Amino acid sequence: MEQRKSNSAVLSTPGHLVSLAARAFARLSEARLKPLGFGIGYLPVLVALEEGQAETQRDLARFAKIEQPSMAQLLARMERDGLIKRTPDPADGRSSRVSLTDTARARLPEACTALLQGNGEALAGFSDEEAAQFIALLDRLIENLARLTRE
Amino acid sequence: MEQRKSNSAVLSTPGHLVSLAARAFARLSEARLKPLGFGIGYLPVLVALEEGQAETQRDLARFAKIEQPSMAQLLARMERDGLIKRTPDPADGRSSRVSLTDTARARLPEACTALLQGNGEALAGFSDEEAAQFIALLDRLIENLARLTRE
DNA sequence: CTCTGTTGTATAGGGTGCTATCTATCAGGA
DNA sequence: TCCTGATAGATAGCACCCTATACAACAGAG
Repeated sequence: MEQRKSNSAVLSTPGHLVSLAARAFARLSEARLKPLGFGIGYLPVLVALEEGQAETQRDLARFAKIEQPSMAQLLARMERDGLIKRTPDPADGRSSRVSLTDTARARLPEACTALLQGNGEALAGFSDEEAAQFIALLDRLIENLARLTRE
Repeated sequence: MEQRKSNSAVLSTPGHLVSLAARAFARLSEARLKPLGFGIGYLPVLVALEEGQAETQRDLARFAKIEQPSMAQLLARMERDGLIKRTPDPADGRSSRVSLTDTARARLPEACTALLQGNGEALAGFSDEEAAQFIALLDRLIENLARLTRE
């Protein structure tokens, strides 16, 4: 009886709930971005490039908080979709500079708007305070998890 | 200037933060479950079977809130890993009954303990109230997202 | 009993992420 | 200059999730 309780309890943990929320969010966002030809994973890259926060694959990976091989694949998809281009770095034969195409730059604002709107709908019924606290708690959770990973 | 702000804002939304948290949680949980030979996706299936909440692939998919093809793949991995077995349903030639192996049953409690402990560490610094509110907000978010998906 | 619509699974193909490993280039010291 | 360790990317292989589609078994109408 007691064991039974502890088994099913794992499905009510923040870990599992966060995973459910992330999948649901991804589905919603993906549906809204599809008409623009963007995938949900593209956004951190688009933002980083648009704002000049990163230019190499390595820096983009750091910015987006994903591993380098994941970024390599992501950039391959984005290049295939005509959203970025790469130019060899004259100073370092191993590296290329990544930049946005005009198409990507043109569609980015609309994509951001769509995502912000989706977030607004997902937070329906949340007061401003609740939304703010939710974000604050998420930030603390992420920080804890980052610390646990470093150990 | 204003556009610049709205572009980077998408990376501070609940949607993106929840995704970061989910990935970090998954990494942590996966590391802790690996010694037991479990993947993070296995848990809902293990729990459902242990508690008799589902027995067919379709019901397992519903319980775990994933699509049927995802469940088919998941069950294939679990079968490969010796955690479940399938027996044809005598009453319905399309379907099989899924059940846990003794190995799976024996290791499940330890897996749950590991996950609960990981959750505890991830919530370090959270008061009981904060943890409870976080879960409550997550539940509401998930409910909103489910509603949006149905539409 | 046959025909048709429904339902349970399987398969194909893709997105997003990971670890492990390889290669090529770079940079600095012997 | 030459070796060596560090670094940038590429590649292989896997987990986990998705949509779209195909197929076979079922169930009910006629």
